[in-house]
Amino acid sequence: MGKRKISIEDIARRAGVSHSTVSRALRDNPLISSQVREEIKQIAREMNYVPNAIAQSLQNQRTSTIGVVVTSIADPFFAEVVEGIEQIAKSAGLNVLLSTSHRDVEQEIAAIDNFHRRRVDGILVADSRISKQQREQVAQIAVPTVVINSQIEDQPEIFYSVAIDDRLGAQLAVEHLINLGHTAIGYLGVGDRSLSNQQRLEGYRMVLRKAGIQQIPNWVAMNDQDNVRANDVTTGQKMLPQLVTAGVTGIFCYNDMVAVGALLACHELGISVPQDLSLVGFDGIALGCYVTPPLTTISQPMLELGRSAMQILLDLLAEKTVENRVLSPCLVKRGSSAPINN
Amino acid sequence: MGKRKISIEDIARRAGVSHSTVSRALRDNPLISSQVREEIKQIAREMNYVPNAIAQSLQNQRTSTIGVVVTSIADPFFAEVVEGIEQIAKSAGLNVLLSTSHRDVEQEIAAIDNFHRRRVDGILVADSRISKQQREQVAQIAVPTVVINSQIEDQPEIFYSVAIDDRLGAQLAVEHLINLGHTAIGYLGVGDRSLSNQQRLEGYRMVLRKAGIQQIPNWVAMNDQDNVRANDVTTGQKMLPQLVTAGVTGIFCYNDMVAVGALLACHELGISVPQDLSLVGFDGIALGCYVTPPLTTISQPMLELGRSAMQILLDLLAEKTVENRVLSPCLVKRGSSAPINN
DNA sequence: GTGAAAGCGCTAACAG
DNA sequence: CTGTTAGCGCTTTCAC
Repeated sequence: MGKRKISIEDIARRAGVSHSTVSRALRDNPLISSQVREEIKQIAREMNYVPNAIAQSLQNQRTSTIGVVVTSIADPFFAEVVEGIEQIAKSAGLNVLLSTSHRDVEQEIAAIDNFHRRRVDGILVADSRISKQQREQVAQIAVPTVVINSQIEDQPEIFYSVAIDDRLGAQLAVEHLINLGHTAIGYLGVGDRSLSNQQRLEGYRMVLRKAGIQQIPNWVAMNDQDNVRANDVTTGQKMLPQLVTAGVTGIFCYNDMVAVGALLACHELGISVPQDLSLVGFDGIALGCYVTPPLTTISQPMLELGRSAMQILLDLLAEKTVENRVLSPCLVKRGSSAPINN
Repeated sequence: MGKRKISIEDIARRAGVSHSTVSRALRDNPLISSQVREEIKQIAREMNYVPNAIAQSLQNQRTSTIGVVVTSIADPFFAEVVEGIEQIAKSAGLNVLLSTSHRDVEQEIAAIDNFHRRRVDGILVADSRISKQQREQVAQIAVPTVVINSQIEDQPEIFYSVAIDDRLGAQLAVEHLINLGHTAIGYLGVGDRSLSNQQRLEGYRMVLRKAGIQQIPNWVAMNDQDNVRANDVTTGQKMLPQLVTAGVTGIFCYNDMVAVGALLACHELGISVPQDLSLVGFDGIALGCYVTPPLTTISQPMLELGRSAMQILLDLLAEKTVENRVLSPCLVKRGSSAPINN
């Protein structure tokens, strides 16, 4: 059980050839006679040779590794996105280096810088919060980078991107509630200044305006003390009462976790969903099917989001021209929304 | 935006020193006068130098990377474990390379072999299914490896490990049901031959035996057609009816997802939980708090499982002596279990 | 077909 | 204190 692994030189010595011949043989270079090629491969096997990918990377200037930054792995949404990324990466022979940002730009930048030092072939970042100026802080001549659901306005100008259409999602949600006869419709958002939150709110406002429904400030609740984002379930739970007090009969929630929190609050307050109140979530995480009643939601193709981003990255690595993608969410009707109860 | 990144040689040329001086300066080697050290660092900054970790790794024989294999990232249990791993790894300056095995030994071995080629400093594998013989297939002189919740009997002999005490968990669950007055207690398991499933079943049997409760074969349901493991929620949903038919008043479920499936089936069949039937899960995933009624469960310290494993790996890397760990689960009483209804 | 030699970018032993 | 010289393990011209 010696410490140092064996190298092609060790094999070369044993086979009585030069190390370059071994290198060629192992990589099926046609210049080598099949005779010696097989012989060398056999010896390599006997010696339990394990090629050193680090040395290969240094020489080839490719690591066959991509870096992925997400806010948290434990978040079911990102877990699903990463699953999609990994599927495509694996089938392309690429490995995934994973980092978390916890919604903090500094940590996000640190992760990316680290990936640069490690010479990853490409980078994927979800929920990126890097602004134009910060873009320069980040090492120039960056490797191909694709952002997923960018959280900064002008980011598509500086990075390739794939994103969900938040306004469309909001529109589907609110129109669904309107179709059910609701007119007192609230928005239950989160406390950070993320783009998703803003755009879902805008979508909500736009639909109400178009439908000629009056907008009441109290119908929008956003736990924005400290401008920091707490646990989403807790947010939903805490903010629900004020919306109920304000008299809404339907609520569009920022995401499924917030909706679940709202649902829990309803259970505690004895509010029946959907009889007394209709709830619509966003994301389409599995969890939504398991609560009572199951959650009507705007479903994002999470796996597809990861897959698409990874595919764009692959195209970029193959030097193809690529286009940013905007994926459409869709309404999934379940038990938490129903016609208004007159 | 040239292609090749700048190296210490470029800096050396510009600073009029040798590349080794640059190397030393950048790494705060005390031999270098603080005068030139600052000067070199300044130049490096101006030139946007990004050290090449690949070259460093080749030289240092350390990659500062660990490989992690899980069955699936989208599984909330492993997502949490990986979160724990990443926390400790990050604070120790290590990066995480992530792979999935999908509960398949071949894929697990492939992932580990790949990690060996990439010369990771250590490996963590969750739910490992590698047997003693296969251990030899895997490249010898392996890097330090720690398994989390091993799924093969004699694995602790070949790998370091941290695991949950499945028998104890089962014991807590079944004793809880007995304390509530239940005597017709079922076990709802999964269809693969994993150790966890077997040990939870054994724990269940042991407690019943000790309590002098008669054991009815029909009280144990395990979706083992094809010996393959389907979606856990579906398993719970499908298998519940037979246990109910068999007359149980309490069920210990393999894990929370199975329990959630059982709960959904109860909703459909009009069985009230916990009035008609008590349900106990296993794992303690967040989801358990959100269903109606919230799930009584045997909670595993998932984050801690990841953290511990990573800590053991760090100790191994520091050449300390380490000991395998067995963590204890604990009972979390919630709404899905109640005294038997006479 | 195969070998010799250079070099990927860095660290470290050895001289001065 | 700093420069010279070897490698780390591999791929890849360029000769033969």
